[in-house]
Amino acid sequence: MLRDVAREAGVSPAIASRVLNVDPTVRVREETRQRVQAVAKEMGYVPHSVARSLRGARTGAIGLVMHELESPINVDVLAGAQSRCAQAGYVTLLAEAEQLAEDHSQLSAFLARGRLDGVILHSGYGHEDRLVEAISRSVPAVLVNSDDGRAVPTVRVDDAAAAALATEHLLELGHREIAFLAGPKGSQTSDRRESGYRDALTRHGCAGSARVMHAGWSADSGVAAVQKLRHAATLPTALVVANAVTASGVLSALRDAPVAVPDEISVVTIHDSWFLAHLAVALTAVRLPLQDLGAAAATLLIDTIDGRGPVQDVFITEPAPELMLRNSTGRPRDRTRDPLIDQA
Amino acid sequence: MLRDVAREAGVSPAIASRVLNVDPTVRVREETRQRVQAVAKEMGYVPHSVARSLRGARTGAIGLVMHELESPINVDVLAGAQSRCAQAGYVTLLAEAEQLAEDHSQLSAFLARGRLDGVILHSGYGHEDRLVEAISRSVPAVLVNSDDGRAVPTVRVDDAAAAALATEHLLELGHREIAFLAGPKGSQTSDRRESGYRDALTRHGCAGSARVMHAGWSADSGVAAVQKLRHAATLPTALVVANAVTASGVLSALRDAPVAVPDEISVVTIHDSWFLAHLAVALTAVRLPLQDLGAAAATLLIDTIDGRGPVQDVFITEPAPELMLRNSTGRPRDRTRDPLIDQA
DNA sequence: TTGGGGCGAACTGGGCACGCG
DNA sequence: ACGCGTGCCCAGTTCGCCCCA
Repeated sequence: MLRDVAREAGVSPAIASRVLNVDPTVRVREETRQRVQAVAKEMGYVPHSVARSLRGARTGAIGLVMHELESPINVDVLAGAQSRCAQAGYVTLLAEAEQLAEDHSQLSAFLARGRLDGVILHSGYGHEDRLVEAISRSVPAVLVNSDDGRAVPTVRVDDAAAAALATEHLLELGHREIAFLAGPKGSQTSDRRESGYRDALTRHGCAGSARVMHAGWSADSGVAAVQKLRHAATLPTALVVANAVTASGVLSALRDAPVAVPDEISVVTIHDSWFLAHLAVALTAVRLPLQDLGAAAATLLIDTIDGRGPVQDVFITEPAPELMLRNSTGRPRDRTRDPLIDQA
Repeated sequence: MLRDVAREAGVSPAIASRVLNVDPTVRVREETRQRVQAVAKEMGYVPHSVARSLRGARTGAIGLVMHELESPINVDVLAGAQSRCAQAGYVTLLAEAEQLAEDHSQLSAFLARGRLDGVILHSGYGHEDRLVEAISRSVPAVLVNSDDGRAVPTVRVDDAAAAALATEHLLELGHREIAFLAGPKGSQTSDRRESGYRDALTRHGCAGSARVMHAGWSADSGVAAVQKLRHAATLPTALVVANAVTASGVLSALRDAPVAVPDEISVVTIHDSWFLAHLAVALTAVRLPLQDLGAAAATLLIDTIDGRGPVQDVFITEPAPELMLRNSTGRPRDRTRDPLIDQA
């Protein structure tokens, strides 16, 4: 402990503290400074984080509240946030949104006074109002990819642009019957992607052909969506799937149907990840900077904690959504009214 | 704070503290107890975790050091550990093994005195000797899936049995030329699986046909392994892949070759996850209880911290490895010397 | 008088061993 | 003996003060 270092170096704890923390206002002889530092090093002095944060207001810890870690998409956000926090000298506490919302004792352990300097909350649904409120009431918070309309700042990627890019890719290939497989109702992320899809259709004069179905975020719900789709009168020639995990299920359901991809139907999704290249058909996707999203949330939160910078929403447009072309999209087949086909 | 509650309730902080902590040795009038609790509730009193852990020795926090979170396999372990810790009333700090090993300031922030009651270290490689040492020197630790030969207790699943089960599945289908695609050299997990594979071959009198190749844990390294394999003189009729992510790459490389799965070559892997059903070919795998692994590590650590239970290695055999049959394995084709084929 | 160099003590929020009426 | 309060401790941080050249 500090006392030992101070005694060993022949100074008071006060001086030892200020020397070791490189307090610029302290004035000590160079010799004394050296001695204190040498002794501390020699004794392997490690400051006691708890004692330190009891006195000061800072704990050096940031809470990461995540949901659905099974999805590699969410893990990317987590990794980005974790890594940025660590680089900034903060440790990160991990919690699971559903558990926190259900189990009040977990929530209060997590939000116990003095535990955290701030919280990053990543939620795909819009259902965590109470959680957001409980958190933001006790500590500075930043929301990732969902805006609760309150005073909590939010960080987002350009979901609409990503969905528009995906849709335009299909339009350019000649598709005119493009359906959108959305996420669960109430998901703002999904809603934003849906409006990007609709906007792209509108810009190309196809607003009338918009067709939206809802699924969950899971692969199984993608399978189920395909079953439903096949019972419908006509299959669209292309599908924009709001989520890469859902799209995995879509692809294997189409394979099992069987419906040829991309010959009979093209599929494109939002978010890129390592597994897309290895699915039933290598899946074309729009890449969004998810690690950057997590990192930006961390940066915003840390700036807020340190009182730097204005606390306002961040909208990540750089790098822009990028189309990762693989094998799941192609020209529509036997729609002879499509001029692009005639040219081919 | 406690003082305010005490004042408001007309008692001393000591009494307030002991009432709120349900100290069984304290003697208070029922009326007083009620009053204190009512006031605390009304004032929304939340104990200050930092002050509390400064006095006591406990912090209520457990560190989770993970590596390669991109792999859903590792995320399963994380989820199991996180969830168990949370249920036991501990919060969890997340850190990344590589970063901790490289960046000394991150390590000391993480291991700062008073921050953690213990650490769960999950590492697939055997290269973190220094990390293990630094951690275990400053706080109780538990290793997941790797034994460093030191005094640090370890929790493992039955990798050998899983690999043996996978190999036997292939042997029973009639395969005699079964290769093993191992993980990186130095990985104890991979080594244990390799010996399970060899044991199974030996039991069936095929020890001579053992053939082992090394890859990384990534999907790309699975792709690369297939390239190498195809340049070899003869392709085996079946492949046991030590890791499901690697196997993803193997399957898509085989598709692109093309080499028909399972007609020309059967593939089976260790570890089950949601994406296996959606790969180039739905992948047969051996399921190991990974969430249980994480949870068991947490339980062992918490027992250690609380001074309960003997601190010794845990070997998880329940539930036993289970074969998840999908479409990537079948009988070997044109090996006419195999009697099973003749019967077919 | 001034200022370089350093020290003492209060304070952070609670826990707990005593002790008092 | 019941019911409860006083005061020190945890390990640092920091403000104000002091001493001496």
